[in-house]
Amino acid sequence: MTELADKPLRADARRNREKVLSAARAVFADHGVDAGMDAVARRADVGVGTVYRHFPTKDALLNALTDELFAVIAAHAAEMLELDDPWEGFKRAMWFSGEKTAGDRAFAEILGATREPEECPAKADLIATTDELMRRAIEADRMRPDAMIDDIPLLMCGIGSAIDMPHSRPDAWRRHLAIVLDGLRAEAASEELR
Amino acid sequence: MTELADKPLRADARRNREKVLSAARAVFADHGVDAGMDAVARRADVGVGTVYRHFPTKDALLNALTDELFAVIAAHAAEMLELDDPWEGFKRAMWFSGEKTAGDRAFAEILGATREPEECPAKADLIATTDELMRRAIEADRMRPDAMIDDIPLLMCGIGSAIDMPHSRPDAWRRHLAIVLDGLRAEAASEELR
Amino acid sequence: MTELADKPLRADARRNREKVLSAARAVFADHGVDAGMDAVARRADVGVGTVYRHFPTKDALLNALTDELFAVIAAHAAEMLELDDPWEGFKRAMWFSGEKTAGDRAFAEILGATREPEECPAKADLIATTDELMRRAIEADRMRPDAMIDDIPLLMCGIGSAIDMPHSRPDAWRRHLAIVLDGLRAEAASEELR
Amino acid sequence: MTELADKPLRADARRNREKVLSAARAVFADHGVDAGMDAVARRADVGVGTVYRHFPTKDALLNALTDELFAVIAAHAAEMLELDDPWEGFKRAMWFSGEKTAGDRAFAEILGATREPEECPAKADLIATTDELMRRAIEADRMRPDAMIDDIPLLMCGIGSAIDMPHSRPDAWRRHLAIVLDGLRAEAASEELR
DNA sequence: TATGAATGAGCATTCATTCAT
DNA sequence: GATGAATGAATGCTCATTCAT
Repeated sequence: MTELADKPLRADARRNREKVLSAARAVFADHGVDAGMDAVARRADVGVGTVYRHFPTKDALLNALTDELFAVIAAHAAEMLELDDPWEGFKRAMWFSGEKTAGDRAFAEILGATREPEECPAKADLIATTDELMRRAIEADRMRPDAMIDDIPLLMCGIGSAIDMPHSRPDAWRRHLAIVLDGLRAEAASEELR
Repeated sequence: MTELADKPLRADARRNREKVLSAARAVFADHGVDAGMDAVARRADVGVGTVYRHFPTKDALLNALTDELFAVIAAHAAEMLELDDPWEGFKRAMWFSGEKTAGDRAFAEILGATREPEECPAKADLIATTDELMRRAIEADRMRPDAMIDDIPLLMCGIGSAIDMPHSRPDAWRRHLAIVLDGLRAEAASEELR
Repeated sequence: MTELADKPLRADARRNREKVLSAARAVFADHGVDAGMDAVARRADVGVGTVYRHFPTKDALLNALTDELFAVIAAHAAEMLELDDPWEGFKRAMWFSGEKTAGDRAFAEILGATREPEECPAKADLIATTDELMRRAIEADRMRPDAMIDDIPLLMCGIGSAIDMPHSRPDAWRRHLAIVLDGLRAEAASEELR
Repeated sequence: MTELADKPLRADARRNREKVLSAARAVFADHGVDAGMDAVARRADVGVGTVYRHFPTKDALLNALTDELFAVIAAHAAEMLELDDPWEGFKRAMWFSGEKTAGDRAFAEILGATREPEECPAKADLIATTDELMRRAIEADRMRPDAMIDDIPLLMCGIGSAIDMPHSRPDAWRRHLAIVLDGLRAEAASEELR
């Protein structure tokens, strides 16, 4: 009950939680969100029950996984906020984000799915940070003024989809990102909405 | 024996085939490819057996659905080949394609999935036509010379993903396409791959 | 109603009935009783409806098929009744029966199934004739006196089963019949029931 | 780690496995191999999932069932190898085998089906043992020299078929076996193959 | 009357989740 | 707490039979 009393137990539990998370990351990254909970448990060398002790539903596990990645990306994006050149900061944030997304099938599949902010706090962070990066870049006349935070998820979805297209080149997502970034430059804006 | 001779029997069947196709389109567009065949049948007001009579497997139904849309898009793209301005032709083809993709969740989900060309003949057509449109636009110095046909599916995936993001604006995909098109212009190329 | 009034129509119908029967014979003989009615119809180059017009259920078709074979065998057995040597007559009836059974998977599968005599009139005939052949052979002291008509179906089942055992020799059923016939001779009886 | 360590968990599972096996035995014995897995589960008072946990496919369940019976028969046959009188040993093995076969419809149906030896190890055993019993009986001039192991399955099939013939006497299979055994004696051989 | 499209119960199998040990 | 066995609704698909044309 006291903080001290259950610390020892938590040490074990925390280790298990990590084992589950990293197994889940591997399994879902490889096989997509349709992979089964049993596969996760097996990979974690743990019973399914243990998986469920830490994450009440598959969705919760997926959320945790996703948010973890969001957290990494958000942290990097926050660092980019320190750069003097806001456009450079935005670009680097995008390249980093792409790198993470492209290697994780489940993350790519989930990216777009709407989840409540309280389930994905890091996602909210990332959105806020990216928004700020964009605002600054626009202010500095480096990004087209009509660019919006909503444009980013679509870009990321394209990047994530590259995983499912085995016939296309491995650098497909890099080409895509380069094109979008060029399209986001201040001087690029010319296409009118239809 | 004549064309007319076997129409009578098929009149009903054809109507049912259409019913199935349009129910499938609705169901899969709404709920994605994981929707069940029973749901399709129910929506078509038809027994499951009927669905299976027209399409031997779920995959075949999905293929038919997809290819149908590919065919529409490919036909439009072929018309765009007639235009004098190759860049304009390419752009219009993309806008049309986006319009079709944005409303169909299943189509968006399937877009990337590799399927044998013989199962999706229209897809092959579309690829060939789009390739030609791009080749001409590049030749006319209107499109960046490093653009490739492989870039298009990623773009389309982003557009399709807009369906799964109910909180974002309805014109999200339009903004995305505009950005990508601007990024594809001849004068836009400046981002280097990392 | 009169014989003459519906003969013309029956000519067509009878031809169709024959087509169905022979298709069914081929299909069931090849693939066993689990073959589908559609397969029969396709082989007969006829719609399923036509099959059902002539035979109200799959079971009825199977009955007809079986009974037809029973009729052939029964006719032959009846001829054997003419022979002077009753044991020889019985033996020949069995060899003939084996020959027919061994080539027809469905017949073999069905042989044992109890069917109402009115559904299989020829079976009743065959039983009666075989019974008589056995009675005479016993009376002539050529067959063991405790032999019964009930022993025959079990023998036939063994013969029919040879079809499903691809690894065994093609003459397996012949060896089996020879053994049983030797076991049925008057002088063979020595094994007591347990 | 030790044998005892994992017994506790398995106590329940093993009981369930037995429940499933015996339910399956009952259901398949009664209704043949076409009985459904749901029926097995219902009879075992267990969810279908449990049946599948223990046996990955219906085929595996059938194999287990069959092989279990083969094992019992094979064990008995091995004992018969100890007898001084090889013919008596063979006979007893057959009577035992008949007793087991006659009560199990599924076993009878499956008997002939070719299965990979690794799926049915006991079947291979039984074949080897029976072969040896026959070899010895022939060597001792008690069995006809042309008898082969391949003759046995046909005999067993006949015995198994007795289940499907409710109108015939309950001792039908016993009569059949007696006849075949008499036909297998050394002094019986006289029928020539046709 | 012949046709073959339509029907829908039924089957083997999977998998997120619960719970006895 | 951890385990993994148990659960059962759901899924894709088949096939005997019916019925509109």
